[in-house]
Amino acid sequence: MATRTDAPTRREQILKEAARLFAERGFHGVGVDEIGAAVGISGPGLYRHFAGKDAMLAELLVGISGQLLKGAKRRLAEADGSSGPTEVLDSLIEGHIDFALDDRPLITLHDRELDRLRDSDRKLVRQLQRQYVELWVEVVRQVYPALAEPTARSAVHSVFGLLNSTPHLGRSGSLPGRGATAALLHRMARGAFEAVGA
Amino acid sequence: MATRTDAPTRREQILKEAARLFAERGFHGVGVDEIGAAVGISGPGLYRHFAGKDAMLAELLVGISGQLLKGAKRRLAEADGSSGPTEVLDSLIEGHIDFALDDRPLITLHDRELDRLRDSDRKLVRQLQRQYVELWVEVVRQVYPALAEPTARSAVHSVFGLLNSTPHLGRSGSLPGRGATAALLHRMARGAFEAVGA
DNA sequence: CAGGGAGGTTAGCGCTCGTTAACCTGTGGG
DNA sequence: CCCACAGGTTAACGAGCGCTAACCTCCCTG
Repeated sequence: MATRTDAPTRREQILKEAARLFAERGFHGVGVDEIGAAVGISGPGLYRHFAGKDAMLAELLVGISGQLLKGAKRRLAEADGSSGPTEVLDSLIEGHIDFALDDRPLITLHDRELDRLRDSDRKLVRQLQRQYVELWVEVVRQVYPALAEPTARSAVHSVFGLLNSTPHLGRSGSLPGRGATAALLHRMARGAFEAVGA
Repeated sequence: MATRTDAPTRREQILKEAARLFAERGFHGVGVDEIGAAVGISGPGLYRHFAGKDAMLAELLVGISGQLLKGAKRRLAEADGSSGPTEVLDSLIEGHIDFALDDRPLITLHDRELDRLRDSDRKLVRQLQRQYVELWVEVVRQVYPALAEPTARSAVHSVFGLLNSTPHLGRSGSLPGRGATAALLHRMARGAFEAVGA
């Protein structure tokens, strides 16, 4: 697994807190002083680690998109040959759910603050997102060959909406436990695809 | 139907444009001068119609929540007795889809800028939202009696995520037409519920 | 032991933005 | 005819915020 046990670097602390604050109150609703305070330093000290507030957002969004895509590609490669498209789709769903449950702030940012990026960064993020979507679309059409491509794409976007609803599912208190929530989302996603593909 | 054929009042113009701009660039990302320009007047002229920028957002969010709840109650009352719970659920889904397709900017605002409201307004909106959710939960549990209440509530929130994904479905260009999109969303929503309720 | 860079600090500049003040203009009723 | 008011205008103020400047202090290395 190569999980990292190192202490998180200052940069990572900052990114994590910035993600949380941006998700809670929006990019423009958070000041640099607040981000600094969240990691124990104050205001302009952040500029030793980032070129500016925009750079933090950019790194967050590019990171999310890249991580999602990378994970999906890995799952696709792992399952290649050894299992059918249905298992691959299940694996994609599982990966997306893990992400939605573990990194709720990032999921929130993902489709909320994209317009605040510089043109080049926004294009990069959009490209990564599109690749991710197209990868899903291919797998979905293997499982449900009757689906036309535009329909499959719309269905994929809608299922993302479903899976990304985790920030609205109670403030992580009233949930029936992480495993149960993951299973619920998984069944609903499969059911949604099934309803349009069969 | 009592559809209104009057010309929209200035207040309504402002609210509509403000909703669009807030949805596009966020509450803090839009200046009052921009909102004014969008309706042909400039900057501070808005203060003849609203107490402030916050008041516009408040009126928008309270309006959305109230309208959604009102529509749902009406549909519930109309179908009472004359049809089974399945038809009521279909009617609720249909109403929510109409709203998501016709007022995309408002749907976007609905779960994005709630924290910017004054405490009293935010509590009001939250209360309206909760009533709306509980109304759905009751109907869902009538259709699928096997569902425990917390599970049903999570499922409802997730379906809202699915239905509210319309802003991500192409910029209203590549869709296969409004009717087809509505039908797609409807089938997926029903499939998602079916997958956890049966 | 010198010194230099990494990583902080506080002070403050400059710009943006919400809001207010003061003023103007058409229009409809007494 | 007048005048009050609805609905605009521009000027300007004040607060907040991103960012820079200038400085300080460890710690690590030659």
